[in-house]
Order: sequence, then C-alpha cells, then structure tokens
Amino acid sequence: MTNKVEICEVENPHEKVIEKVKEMMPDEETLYDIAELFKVFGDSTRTNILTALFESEMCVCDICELLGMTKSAISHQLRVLRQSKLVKARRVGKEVFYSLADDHVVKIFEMAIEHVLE
Amino acid sequence: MTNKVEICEVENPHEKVIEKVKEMMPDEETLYDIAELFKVFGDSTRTNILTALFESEMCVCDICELLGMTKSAISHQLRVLRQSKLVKARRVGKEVFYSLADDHVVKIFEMAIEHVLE
DNA sequence: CCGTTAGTTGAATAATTGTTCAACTGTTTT
DNA sequence: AAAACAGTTGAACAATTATTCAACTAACGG
Repeated sequence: MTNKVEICEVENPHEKVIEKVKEMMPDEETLYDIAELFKVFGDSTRTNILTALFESEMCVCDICELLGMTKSAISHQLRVLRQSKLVKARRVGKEVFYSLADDHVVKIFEMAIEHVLE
Repeated sequence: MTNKVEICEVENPHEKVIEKVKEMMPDEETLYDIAELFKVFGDSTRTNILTALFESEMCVCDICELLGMTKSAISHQLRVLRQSKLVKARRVGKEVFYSLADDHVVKIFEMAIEHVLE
C-alpha cells in the first residue's frame, strides 16, 4: 500500500528534527507576543524615544525638540509605547512626563547595540 | 533685548535635560541600525524561523513543514535574515541548510521572552 | 473669562511590506 | 536527456502603518 510513505515517516531524519524543534519552541502565543514587542521596537522614532528615556524622564515637548519632530507625531508613538506597557506617564500641570515602565527594555537594547556594533 | 530667551536658555531645566540626554544617546547611525534589526525581528514568520534555528539547523523544506507555509514565503523571509547577517546557508546536494550566524540573537530573544512572560 | 501652552486624537495620505503566483536555476535520479 | 525535487526570484496585490493636518481637551496666567 503506502509503504514508501510509512518508511519515510519512521526513518526520515528530517521528520525527527522537525519533531524535536517543535517540542523545544516556545508556544505560539509567546512567539506572537515576541514579534509584537519587536515590531514596537522596529521604528526609528520609537527607538529614539526609548533610548532617550534611558537617561531621564522627559515631557512630550522635550522629546519633540530632541528629535526635531511634531508634538502630534511623538504623541502618536508614545501612545503605542504606552499601550505596549513600555512607558508610563505622569501629569505635572500642563506637562506630561514620560519614563520607562520596565528595566527589561534596557537590557534588550544593550544586547542589540552590542550586536550592531559587532 | 532678548533677555527672556537668554534667561530661559540658562535657567530652563528642560534645556539641561535635553542637552544631557543628547550626550548620552548612541549616535544616529547606531540608533538606525538598532531599529532595522528590531524591524527584522518584528515579524512572526521570521521570529518563528529564528527560534526554530535555536534548536537545530534546518533545510528550507523542513522549515516550511514546521510552520505550515510555502517554500516561496519562507525563502523570501530567509533572504531578509541572510541580508541582515542573522542566518547563514550551506548547500548539501539539492537542499540548503540554514543556521544561526550569531549568538547575540539568542540572548536578545531570551530577554524578550522573559519580558513577554512578565 | 479669555488667550495661551501642552498634549491627545481621528481621518487621510503615502510608504512600506508579507504573501502569492509563476517562472526560473541547480542538483539528483532514472 | 528528461523528469523530479529543492530552492530562489520578481512582479502584483493586499494589508499595515508612520506622519501630517485639523480639531479637540486640559491646565495655567492675566
């Protein structure tokens, strides 16, 4: 009958590799979340904002001046960073100060900097 | 004359923060490269491929089977990973085996996994 | 209370990008 | 030599997304 296929399924070393890899890989949801996290990091404006916040909390206007961009553009990106729980905001009078919500980000970026500098 | 402006420039704590942050931030090119690296990581297919390769080198067909995607789609993404020097390829007969080109990737992903698992 | 400053938001536009499809290059097998 | 298999590639399409613009809210100062 389908002898050839059966033999392949049992003997084929490729199938074994696939099986092994499948077991070791993080679950689908985790992998999706990782991609989503990196997607947030994968924009120059957002990496600029985040690395700026490594040094000090800043209000929106300061970030605008630092990066030479409009308040609207920065605010939109801060919203993305807020929704991803990467930054937090606190209001002081008319100004809103943003800061990092998490230390992991710093470590991930340190690794990335190490990588791009070879 | 422009007293008000001068006083602001000297006294304004915002200006000082911006100055300090500017000094501490990585140079523009490095920041761009970091964003580019994260952009490559920011796609589910590519994160799936990379985490699969953490465990073992694999040929294109195996990756296709593992992820349930076409050869073309996988090949296109492997090209992106190759161009970013994240994976390397070696030909064995008709098959092309891919493997990680770098250990940094593993460390960056470990940090990311830690982060998404809170 | 009115004007100003700081920041947010929704819609629109423009650019980027992931997958599919079809045609292609190599390599092995018969 | 031809068929079959593994993989690559370019064009096309669809979907996502970053910035701009304009209108808005919130807080402060006179």
